[in-house]
Amino acid sequence: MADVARRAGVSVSTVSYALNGTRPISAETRARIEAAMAELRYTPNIHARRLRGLQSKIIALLYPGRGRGIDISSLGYILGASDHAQSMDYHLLLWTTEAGSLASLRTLVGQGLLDGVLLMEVKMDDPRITVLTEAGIPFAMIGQTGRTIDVDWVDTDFDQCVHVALEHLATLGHRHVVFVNQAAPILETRLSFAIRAQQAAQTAAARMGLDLATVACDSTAAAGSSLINRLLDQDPQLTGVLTLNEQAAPGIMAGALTRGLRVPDHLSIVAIAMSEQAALMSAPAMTTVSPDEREMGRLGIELLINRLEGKPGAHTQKLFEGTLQIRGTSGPAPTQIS
Amino acid sequence: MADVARRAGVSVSTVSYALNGTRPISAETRARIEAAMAELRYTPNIHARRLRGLQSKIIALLYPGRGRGIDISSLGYILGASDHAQSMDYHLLLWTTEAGSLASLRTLVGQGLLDGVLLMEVKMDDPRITVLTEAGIPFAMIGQTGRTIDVDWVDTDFDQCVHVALEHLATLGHRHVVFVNQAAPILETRLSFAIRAQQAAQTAAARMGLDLATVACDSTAAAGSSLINRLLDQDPQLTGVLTLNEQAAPGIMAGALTRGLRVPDHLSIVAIAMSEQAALMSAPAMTTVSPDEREMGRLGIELLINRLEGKPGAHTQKLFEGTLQIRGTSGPAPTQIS
DNA sequence: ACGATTCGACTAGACGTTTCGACGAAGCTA
DNA sequence: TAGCTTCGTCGAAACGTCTAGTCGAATCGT
Repeated sequence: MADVARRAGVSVSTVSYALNGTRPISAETRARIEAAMAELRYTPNIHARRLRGLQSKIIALLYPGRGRGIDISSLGYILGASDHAQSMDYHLLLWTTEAGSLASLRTLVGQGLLDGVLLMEVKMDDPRITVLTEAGIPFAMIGQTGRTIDVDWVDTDFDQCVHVALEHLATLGHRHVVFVNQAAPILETRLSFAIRAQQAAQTAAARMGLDLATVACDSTAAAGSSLINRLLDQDPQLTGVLTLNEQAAPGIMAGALTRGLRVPDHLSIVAIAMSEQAALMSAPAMTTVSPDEREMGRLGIELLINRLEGKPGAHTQKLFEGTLQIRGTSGPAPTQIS
Repeated sequence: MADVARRAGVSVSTVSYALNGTRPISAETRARIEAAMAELRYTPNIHARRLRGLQSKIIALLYPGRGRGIDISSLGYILGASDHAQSMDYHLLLWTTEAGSLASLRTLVGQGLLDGVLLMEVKMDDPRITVLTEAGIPFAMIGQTGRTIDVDWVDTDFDQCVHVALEHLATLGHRHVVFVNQAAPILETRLSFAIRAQQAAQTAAARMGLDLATVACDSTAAAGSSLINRLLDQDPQLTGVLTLNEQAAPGIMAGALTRGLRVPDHLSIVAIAMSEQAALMSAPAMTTVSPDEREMGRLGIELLINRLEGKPGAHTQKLFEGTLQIRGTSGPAPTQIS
């Protein structure tokens, strides 16, 4: 910056004012400064900026979801968030450390590196929130906690998604349906979306008079396959599956197949919150009820940035409805059990 | 830091020395300082550190591969890189801006924010390398350029992968095989791995005396489906598919199915560099020849960090071999065309 | 017992920005 | 023309850390 100032024949402070428009600068001086900046390929140093108390333009995305393997739908959030952050001139730090290590989170925010934080994989009672609040760092969430707190968040409308999915199955004549959730250890951590979806499923099923069992399942195709075999042994009348488990879903289909059951002739499968890309990887393609993950990630960043830039107003909370995509895994319930 | 010093009854410099071990500190003083740091929950400020000329411990991961949609195998690199960076106490910045915008890359590295850069989606002649070299910032690559340059990189051994895959098909009796590559616009950008794999396929096929056509395909299931129909119209003797296109692969399978062809009875499909997770999403699961993406990402970061921390020695280059996973999409070539 | 050595701690810049206070030169009012 | 703004610019302090240069006190050899 000193070089630029020298070259333009002004002081460093003038360059700074020209850069930020903090004080008026004559057009002629400004032109000289800009020319000098271009010639020297000058870029302001972020560290010095932030050291002086300004924004670092760095946001951390907390994505601890490694226990579950990789969800393609999570990737949708990540890329949506990343794209929007970039277009708003923010940097996105991808932080994949496990949610449990609060000490390292405290270190991260204590470093003063970040302007704000976007949380993913929110738990019903998420201790990270305490850490962030104590540190006084702004944050927003993709997902919500159990108690409604005054924070910006976006979340999938599980009540609506589950309702639409079950209604689709009910309309097709299915009466015995199972809800295949995430793995048991995951549920024990009270991962918000899994708990929420399960509650929604039970409520909706009761209202519709469906016979709905709920069951946990590891996030692998193998687990899905053995699970569906066990379930069909238990309840031969089972004709419908509702699942929140992106990775077990193909296994469920494969498991039915090995039993001689065809999808969707004998067994219908509907996935909620499964990304389109994952849905199209199976044959037949999966019927889903899913929100737009990219858009959710985008809005999460937008809400956070609004907060960072001091836009006034109350905290924003938005539920995203899912749209029913009828693909190849759902069909009329068989009239006779084969 | 001043607070810590005051509380421990020493000067700030002494705290700094204790923190970095730059100069000897008496055990007793050190204990007092550490106690004070713990009580005050002190974390050093990264910006001030870097401003003084030290490392910021921030690495950018350049992942511009958005044109192709999302590859699950790319996600493997990203998570492998992220995990290792975190375990080495580095921050990972996810940079998804398109590869073409060199100006914004120049700005990124000019900000002085980064210690180093890890490149993904390397092109045969990648202009980003010039930018990074000019900026004098250390970098490593996942993938290699056309000309061998003196840089740290990790890459898939496409010669080996393609060889193993084609040999598998040849052993099963397939003679007419098609290589389904990435989309044409992608090939035009001379994306390194696509070019490299195609060359490898042609060489290996010639050596084995296989009839191998090569064809580009958009990264969607629909494109894969219509493509395989067209190909089978053209060459009814076609019985084997080798593909580098993770997203088109399920479409190829579905397309064959709609023609009344069963996989693998009538048509065999082998995917290279497809992630295990993607392979398990289709039914039957996909036969693949793939390297360990997580490990590649991990090593990419390791090489970069070695460079950053001034470990001497020549640049390291490592090719990762793929292992053949025979799953459900490859089988003996039909003796009679049905 | 005295000078040399070592050990432990301190003082004072420096890194690259932003911003407060000041100041000269105009332009205005009366 | 004297006094007031307004405009454009400058000098200097501050942000939090690291480190070169010092310096007193303790230890050691002779």
